[in-house]
Amino acid sequence: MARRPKTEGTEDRREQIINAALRVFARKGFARATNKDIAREAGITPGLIYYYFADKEALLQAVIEIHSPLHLFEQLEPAQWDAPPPEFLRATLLQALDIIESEQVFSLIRTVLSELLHGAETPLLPGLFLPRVIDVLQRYLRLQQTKGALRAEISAEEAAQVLLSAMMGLVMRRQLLRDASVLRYSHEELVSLVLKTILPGLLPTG
Amino acid sequence: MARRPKTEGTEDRREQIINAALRVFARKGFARATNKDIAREAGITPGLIYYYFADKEALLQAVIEIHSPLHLFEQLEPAQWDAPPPEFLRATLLQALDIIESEQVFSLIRTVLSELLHGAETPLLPGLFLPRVIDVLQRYLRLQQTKGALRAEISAEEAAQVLLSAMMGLVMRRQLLRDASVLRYSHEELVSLVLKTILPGLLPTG
DNA sequence: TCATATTAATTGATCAGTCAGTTAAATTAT
DNA sequence: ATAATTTAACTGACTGATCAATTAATATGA
Repeated sequence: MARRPKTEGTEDRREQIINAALRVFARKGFARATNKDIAREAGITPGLIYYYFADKEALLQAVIEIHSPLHLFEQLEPAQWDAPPPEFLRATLLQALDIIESEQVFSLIRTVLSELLHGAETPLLPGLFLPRVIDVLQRYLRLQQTKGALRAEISAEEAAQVLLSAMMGLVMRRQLLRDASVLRYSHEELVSLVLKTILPGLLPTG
Repeated sequence: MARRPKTEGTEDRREQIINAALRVFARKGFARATNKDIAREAGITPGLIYYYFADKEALLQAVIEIHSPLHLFEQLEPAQWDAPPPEFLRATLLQALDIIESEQVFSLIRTVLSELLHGAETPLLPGLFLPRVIDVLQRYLRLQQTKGALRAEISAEEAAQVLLSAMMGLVMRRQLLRDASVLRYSHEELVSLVLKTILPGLLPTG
């Protein structure tokens, strides 16, 4: 086989390799994924990888770049800033949860996480979008405090930190530990769980 | 050099290798840690590892077995079951946090986590002690509900899940993502943060 | 002396990365 | 149109490095 036709609609080789690499990386981790694995998954031969990428590291960078979920979090800016806390928080947390636990995003997290664990100074992918979510939550909480819809005594920053950490803890227990006691919930139920426990402390007493 | 004297107080070779392996595994991950690394760290030659362990996998198992923090969590059974919620929860969560973030325990978690991420069916180490903590929290919450010290409407199980998930999320953000906005807190402050946000929702309205 | 502990040298497997050579598509010349 | 030429895409065998694991030789303490 040689040069393939420039058929439209077909993904190009580069993308094809990147997508195959994403799957293999997610399955076996970057260190354990061999070029042979990736080539087999992509339906090509190992040598071709080096036609499109300088080395394995560059392939990883390309995978991260292409599949970065950052743009997904750009959409997080919620429409209803003036919705009451229960509605707003339910919608926002659910949206964030759907994004993070999507196949696309979590495959990537799996890959980066092993690197992250051991001294790699890969741009801390999750470190990029967590602040984004924190920021949205925090701004909303502050806004609602001025409106009197949330208790003034609590710190908006701290409440946002705890809300997000709780969600993140749940995701980790599901995706990393496969904790059955948490896997049994749907996304909606998870958000309810968190809000049922945390919201009452945030709302004005009444 | 050959056989070393049986001096008391000195750790024996087996332990010495296990401890060196723990450090190297934590630093580089199991897959990337070479026997040469481990041997250098232990001050021996690579071949000797195979005098004490069948293979690298067996060494990992030994590391896990020896450094398993399970016994630490056995001590978690708290003394003051009748302490009021703020005190009890503060003390218990702080204790759990101290254990998990100890050098010894988290090195091990780092090591197992990379394996866990990619299809290894290593006995899910963290899956062993999380239920333990959940259980303690849940039993306490229920007890205090019967005493009227906690709201009856909330679910003890769900509250325990959220409390633990919040703590776990914070630990992950600190240890995996090195999130500065969370690293700046001391253990005491982290527990305060969580309780300040979550407790008010659990206590009877007053 | 003799079982035990340790080393140094070695083996075979595997892997990332290279490269000379092949093929089909694209381009140009006729 | 179509043959000739060029070029981009691709292959697969190879290389050197590295690694886990083995083993023969050897040193040491009992």
